[in-house]
Amino acid sequence: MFLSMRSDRVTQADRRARSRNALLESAARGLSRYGYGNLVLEQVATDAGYTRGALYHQFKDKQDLTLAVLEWILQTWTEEVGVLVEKESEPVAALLALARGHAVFCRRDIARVAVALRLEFSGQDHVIGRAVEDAYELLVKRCVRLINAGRKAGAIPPGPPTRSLALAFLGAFEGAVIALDGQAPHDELLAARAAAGVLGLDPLTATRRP
Amino acid sequence: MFLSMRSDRVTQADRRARSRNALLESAARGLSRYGYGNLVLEQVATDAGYTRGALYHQFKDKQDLTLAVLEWILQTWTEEVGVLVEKESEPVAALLALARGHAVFCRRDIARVAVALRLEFSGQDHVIGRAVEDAYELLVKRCVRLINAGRKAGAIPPGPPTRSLALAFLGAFEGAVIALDGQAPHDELLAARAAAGVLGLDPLTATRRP
DNA sequence: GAACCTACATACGCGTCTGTATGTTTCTGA
DNA sequence: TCAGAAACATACAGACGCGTATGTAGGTTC
Repeated sequence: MFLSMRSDRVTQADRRARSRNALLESAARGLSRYGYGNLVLEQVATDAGYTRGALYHQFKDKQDLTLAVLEWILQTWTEEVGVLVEKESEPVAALLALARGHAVFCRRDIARVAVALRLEFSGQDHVIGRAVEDAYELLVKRCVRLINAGRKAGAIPPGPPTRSLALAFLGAFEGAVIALDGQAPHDELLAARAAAGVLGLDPLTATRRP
Repeated sequence: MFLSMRSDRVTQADRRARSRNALLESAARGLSRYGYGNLVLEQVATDAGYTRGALYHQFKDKQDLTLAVLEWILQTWTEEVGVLVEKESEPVAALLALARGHAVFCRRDIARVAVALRLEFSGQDHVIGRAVEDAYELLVKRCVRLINAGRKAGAIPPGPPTRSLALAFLGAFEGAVIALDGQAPHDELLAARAAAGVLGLDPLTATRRP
């Protein structure tokens, strides 16, 4: 019993979780850089310090691995960015917090996974494409609600349909963040400015921190 | 002589040009939808009404075809969007014309070729990646000059480094345009708003047409 | 410590896609 | 009108990457 607790002897569950995490992280990097089609599982495994055997022991196939990466990323996004949005009571403040938080979140090298997958599978009837679209749709709906609330409160001027506005809102700051590629600290400010601009708000006053 | 001019008998040069165009267009659609890695030449040829034999007769290989598509798109972009920018004398007006023009340009299904290739090859030492980056760099430089001019004239407020601003500027309206996916007429307005926001201009006054 | 289970490695079959080599049709020019 | 060239189709070879089958080392349970 004591022997089995020695630090160099790890439990099976720990061992499994450790390699799973390493594989997920490696796969996320790979997906972010090369996309799904160009992702080579041999490379993913090697980068994580394993072989393809370990990968296929933990994941059913390439698709299963990708879905796991997606789920993993969405969860961390919710934990890190979602909570920032929740904290804000004003709709406009929440939307700008979303843009800022996303910029900070994307400073890691896994930033482009969602965008890459969405571009690669958009308009196709594919499991992965649907998974990304579904997650994205939730985000769009959330923005639609916030924008509607902001308009009702008079904080956001009338204009294009709410859904179009939400799509452009997300696309704009996402595009800015990817283009800046983690250039702190400007990424945060410029993402917020892009977001404010789409919403029809004066970017300089909207992004002035209290 | 007369017989050779009959409408159902086309000259070899015409024939060549016609099939080349068909192949280029088909390849552009494919690249836009699936990216380089997932592009299947058999599909490209079939969509254009040919076989891979015709394709390999006109283009050296997949890479050559892709570079030709890129060149073709850049040229039409210059003809359709570039001229709009040239016409404006004020830097800010030129930048907003760029955003608007790009939105209109991207209503076609070849919109995402450049973005897809840039995402797929960014950070890699690949001929295609360099070609896209080089073209993009020219555009960035152009924006840098316009932004500098705008700042000198007092039309654009000071802030982040010009290059960062230019990158975010391009990324923001490009992202918005892709997200809207050709939803006329909102794409044009919202692209301009995103662009104005990044530059620090009030989007409502900046996008008010004269 | 013996039997069992789990984590991981190695080896191979198979399909897919690219590029080339060779055959067939269509046009051109003397 | 016919020989040659260009456009295009078909057939084949090689590479690559996925998934699976099988072997081995390390951990767990009794």
